[in-house]
Amino acid sequence: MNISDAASSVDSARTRGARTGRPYDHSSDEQILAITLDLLAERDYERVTLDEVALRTGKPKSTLYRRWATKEDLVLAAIRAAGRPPELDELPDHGTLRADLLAVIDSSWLGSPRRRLNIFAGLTSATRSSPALTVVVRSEVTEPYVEIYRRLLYRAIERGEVSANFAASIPVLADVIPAMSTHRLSSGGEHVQRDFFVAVIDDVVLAALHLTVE
Amino acid sequence: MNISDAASSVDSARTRGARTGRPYDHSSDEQILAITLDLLAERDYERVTLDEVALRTGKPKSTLYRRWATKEDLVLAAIRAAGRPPELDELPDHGTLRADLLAVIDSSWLGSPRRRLNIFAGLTSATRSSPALTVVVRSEVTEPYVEIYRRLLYRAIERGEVSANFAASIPVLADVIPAMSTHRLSSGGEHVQRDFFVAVIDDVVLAALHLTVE
DNA sequence: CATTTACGCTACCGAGTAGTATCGTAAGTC
DNA sequence: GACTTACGATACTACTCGGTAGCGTAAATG
Repeated sequence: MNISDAASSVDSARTRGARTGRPYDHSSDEQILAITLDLLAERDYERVTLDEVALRTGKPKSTLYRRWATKEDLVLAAIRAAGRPPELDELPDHGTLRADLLAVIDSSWLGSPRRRLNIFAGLTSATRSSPALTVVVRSEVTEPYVEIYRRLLYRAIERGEVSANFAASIPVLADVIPAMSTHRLSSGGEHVQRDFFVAVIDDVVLAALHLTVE
Repeated sequence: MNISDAASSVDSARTRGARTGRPYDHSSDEQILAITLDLLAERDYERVTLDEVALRTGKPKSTLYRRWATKEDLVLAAIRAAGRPPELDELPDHGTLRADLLAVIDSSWLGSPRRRLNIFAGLTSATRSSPALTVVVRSEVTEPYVEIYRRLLYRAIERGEVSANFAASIPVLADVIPAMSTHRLSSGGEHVQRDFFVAVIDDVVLAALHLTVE
């Protein structure tokens, strides 16, 4: 199986266009994928077991394997079902970079800031296990998310809030918030609170752009 | 076994003060610990197997278990044997914060910058596996390392290079370099080169302190 | 009601890996 | 040389976990 269809379901009569027989139960798919994502928010990819998914969903493993060929497929599907991060178009211009950044942090993509962070942590651990997953996570989760920050930073330059002299630093600065928060989570174990994000924004990102918060 | 003696060797006649019999072969200890650390630089804690350590050292597993009661103990001992990060006293004052920071990055603690980074990555993954390891890694590896950055930053304020207005940001800024580099490594997969560290220092840390590199 | 397809259940397989047991042997001490 | 202790080699146990097999049943169609 190649990467492009890695999240597709197992071949079955349903995908072959049959019309009779017991119908495929799509509603339980959502539940399974949601619980898979829950688990991924709790632990590493490697510690997410199908036995546990089966237990929590109340579905037997055989049902899971009828829909997704491998654990990798299931997790991939769960990620995709969670939706992509918001696009720039959907991000209102709050007038200040600080407000823009906070809006991204406070967004409910992947549930909540904390859940999002936990999922990120669970996924980055998969980097060393599954090459296919690594690629997909990068292209569909990490990269689009960092892209938001990058574009918000450029937008701040465009509207004259930030000096264009800093344009070259933006690719690095766009990584600061994700890097600092995952690092805090994984090396600290402490809960990452909102004031931590605020400190990173004010004392690192905005300070590096020579913006001072009043 | 509690945490404080978690890295001690297995109880044996040697530790009971016996005087006869074949002597304990300390020299092979070093080799085993070094190879364990090598493995930890290559993969997660969980993927470091004692079978692999046995294979690479040429020692049977039984020998390993005669010296360290568990895998956790072995890894702990390997970390401790690697030595602690340099103390501030040992860090010469290069006159500029930039030079000081680069000196830390270029230091050979844990072998080389790249190896150090890989070991960090291998260890942080253990955070979710072993609570005891988490505590030790934090207190003996992560925290002393970040402490270096913290003190270099304060030193820059003391000698007047950096405005004292930034004192409050230093705890956050001290995390920037470790956070950015481990994030780069784990989420990217690309090799982290020296110019990346330079970019982080110049465009993030020094910029946030309103220092510009000539 | 016959047919078709998916589901629920349970038992199982196979690989990987932490940790154990045993037994003969090497390297010391008295 | 007797005794003591560690080492080398190998086999084994116990457990986890991804994935499979088989069988009876539920839910749809015609």
